[in-house]
Amino acid sequence: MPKYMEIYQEVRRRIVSGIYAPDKKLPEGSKLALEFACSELTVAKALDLLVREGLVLRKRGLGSFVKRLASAASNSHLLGTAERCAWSGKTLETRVQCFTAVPASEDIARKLLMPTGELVYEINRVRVIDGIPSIIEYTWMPIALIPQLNLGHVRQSIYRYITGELGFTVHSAHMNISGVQASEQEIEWLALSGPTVLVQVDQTAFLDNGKLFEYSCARHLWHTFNFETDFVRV
Amino acid sequence: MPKYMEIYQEVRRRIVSGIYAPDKKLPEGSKLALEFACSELTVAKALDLLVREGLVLRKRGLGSFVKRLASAASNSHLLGTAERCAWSGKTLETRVQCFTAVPASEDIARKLLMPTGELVYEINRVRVIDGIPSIIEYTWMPIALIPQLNLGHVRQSIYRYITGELGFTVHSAHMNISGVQASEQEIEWLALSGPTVLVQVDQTAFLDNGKLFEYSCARHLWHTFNFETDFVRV
DNA sequence: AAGTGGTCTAGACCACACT
DNA sequence: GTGTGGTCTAGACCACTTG
Repeated sequence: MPKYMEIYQEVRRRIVSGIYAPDKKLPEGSKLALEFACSELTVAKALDLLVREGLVLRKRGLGSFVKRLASAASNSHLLGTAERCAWSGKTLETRVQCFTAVPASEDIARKLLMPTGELVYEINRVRVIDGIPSIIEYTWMPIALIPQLNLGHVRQSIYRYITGELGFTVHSAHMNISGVQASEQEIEWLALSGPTVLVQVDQTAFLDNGKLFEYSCARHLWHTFNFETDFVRV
Repeated sequence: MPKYMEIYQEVRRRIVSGIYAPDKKLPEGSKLALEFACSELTVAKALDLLVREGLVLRKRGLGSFVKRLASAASNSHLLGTAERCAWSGKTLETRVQCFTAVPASEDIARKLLMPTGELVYEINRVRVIDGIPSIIEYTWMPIALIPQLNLGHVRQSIYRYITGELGFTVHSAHMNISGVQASEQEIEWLALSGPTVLVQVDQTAFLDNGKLFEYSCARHLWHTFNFETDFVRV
């Protein structure tokens, strides 16, 4: 692990544990460089991570300050539903409605930046969180990129298979949040009493090898949906 | 403007203009350093911005590659509604329903990290976009931080007043997206035909001096709401 | 004037992917 | 082995804030 990452984690630990309190000044770059036996630039690189996370503010001529205590798990948006549930202590049950391999339609091929007609997994799942059917996930992934996916993985966590057994890392995701009217099928799957609106999270995701490996469309119950994030000017 | 920012903008321009095409390799760090007459570290800093924006992928041992052409305006989430409309060529009309100064309630004070009872602006506005009442915005800001705000500013753009006339910069924002049921009042203001769900964007925003200057709650029509963003592992 | 962060350099060494 | 990006250093200079 790079040194700047260790410094980042240690300073972050001190912030969340209250050693560095909100609105208080952090030690100067030179002090931290001395403590961690590194150059000031390495310290700056570590603190920049905290700035981007929304925890720290650096003011030229003044010093570095703790902005606030809590922070959204800043990379939680690159996790799958199963990991997010585990992380927040929620129970998850998955109902697989569809798990097949089909030639990519023109629409799906365009989303996945791949040739039309190549095989993709088509997966539809209902996610039951804390006993409530909360999310319907439609997922498409090129078979060529994710070999040997089976029903067991789909029932549990596809992300866990990809990051664990295949050894990949999810590098990035592009997402789009909007509102949609629930279809008849979705009303049934979510056991809704009638027509309603769902919150749709449309997403394409990339592996660290640069391949676009997933297009997914997740439709959430509006009253359990929550999406938290930070934006920091760079 | 720092050199790495110029390099960032120039390389970005070349990507969006197609000079560097998707999936193609960018010139190596050493080549770019030579072209821009700077050190490789400065080039790396520039390319890191593009990586974080989701436009570029750097692979150790291989090179840097263009990931995709288009990108969400990556900092558009730090703009106000008026700027976003202007940027995307939409017309905006604003109906100010409330513009007063009141002592901060316990709830608002907690959101704004300020003492209860200090004066805050309380502003309710309906935003009519392309002729459709689309957003209801409830905004609270400490008077002490944003002096001399008047009805003209509120009718146009508060952000424009803050960044233009006051000379501040919006440094960061923390936001939370969820679904809510529209109130009677909101049904009337948005001219809805009946009860429906709205998409709520809850936000606290910071100035570059580190002050929390705004808590706002924007409720959007679900069928016009759209929120686009990228997440990149750091 | 003194202290702080921001930028930049030149060079070193390492990790990784290809040949 | 060669070439690529990733990390790190020591030091320089600048911009900004406060005294």
